[in-house]
Amino acid sequence: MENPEDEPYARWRDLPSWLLTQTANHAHRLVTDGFSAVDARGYHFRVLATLDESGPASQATLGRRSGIHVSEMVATINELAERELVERAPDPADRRRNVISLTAAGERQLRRLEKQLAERQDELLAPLSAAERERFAALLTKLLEHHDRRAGEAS
Amino acid sequence: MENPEDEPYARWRDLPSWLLTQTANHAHRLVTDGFSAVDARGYHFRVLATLDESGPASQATLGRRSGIHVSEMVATINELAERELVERAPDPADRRRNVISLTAAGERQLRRLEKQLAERQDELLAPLSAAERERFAALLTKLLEHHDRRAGEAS
DNA sequence: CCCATATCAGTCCCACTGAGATGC
DNA sequence: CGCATCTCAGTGCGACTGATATGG
Repeated sequence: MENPEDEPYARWRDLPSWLLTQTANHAHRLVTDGFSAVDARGYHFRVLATLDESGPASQATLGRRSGIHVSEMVATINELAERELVERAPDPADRRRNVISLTAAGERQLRRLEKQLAERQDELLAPLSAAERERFAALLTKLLEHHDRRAGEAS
Repeated sequence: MENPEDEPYARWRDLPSWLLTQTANHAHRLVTDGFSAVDARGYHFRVLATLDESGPASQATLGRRSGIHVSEMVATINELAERELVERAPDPADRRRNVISLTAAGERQLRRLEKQLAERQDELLAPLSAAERERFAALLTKLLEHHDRRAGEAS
């Protein structure tokens, strides 16, 4: 070893963007692990939840509602259909479209995913008090709304 | 359009993990854009800053100090060497090693990256007051330390 | 004709795994 | 011998770009 103290304090560890992205990595890992414990990933949850919330829809509409890029929807629906969690049927009224709908197994899977999600939120926020959690969510919401608005205007 | 109101309020948009990862995505995009404006990426900054801070080192040591996986270092150093921002020289004392050191051009590039970084932090935190920024950083630090510690123990 | 839909083939960043060659 | 170092190939997630075929 050239230097006894590897991994000292690097300058960038105080940057808000670093704190934010690193903490988000932990959060992402927690949630991803929770999902994969029931053989799923983030996009699965978002599609299933959207179907449960707004009912059957075409892949394009589903993409808009869930914020998933259309070209990602293809693979996601493939994976869900393969597991028989959704059904893909041609739309007789518009032959370009597939109508995607939730199956009973899909609803059960959604419950499992929601349970995982709830548990992982708690794990994520473990070191914070209830008041701190609220402040944290409020600050993030403020930032997110600001940047979502900016990104929306640009497009 | 099957439904006039696409993109309504999805359930998951209030989850701390969602707020956190989405906000982090914005932060990441801001910083990445800043870096790519000077033909760089995140790993470039981390390596250059580490070299500036702790001096020349082998790729393995550099990896430990900057938190970059050893196998990532190869490509990163290739890119930096190609731009003549670092120099890669065999270590006469240990022929397994390459000693990486910062060039004058590398130092100049580091200044540019730091400038970008500072600007982007400001853009990221724009909607927050100075007091809010401090609370935000404190909350993130608390969470990050908690989860870093947990991850460290596991390994 | 223009536009929407679905599909397929790629790219990029970051993080990581595994295997091999070389040298200590 | 076991271990460290460097390299290369490949995986995975999420986000995205571009091209193509088909239908409204």
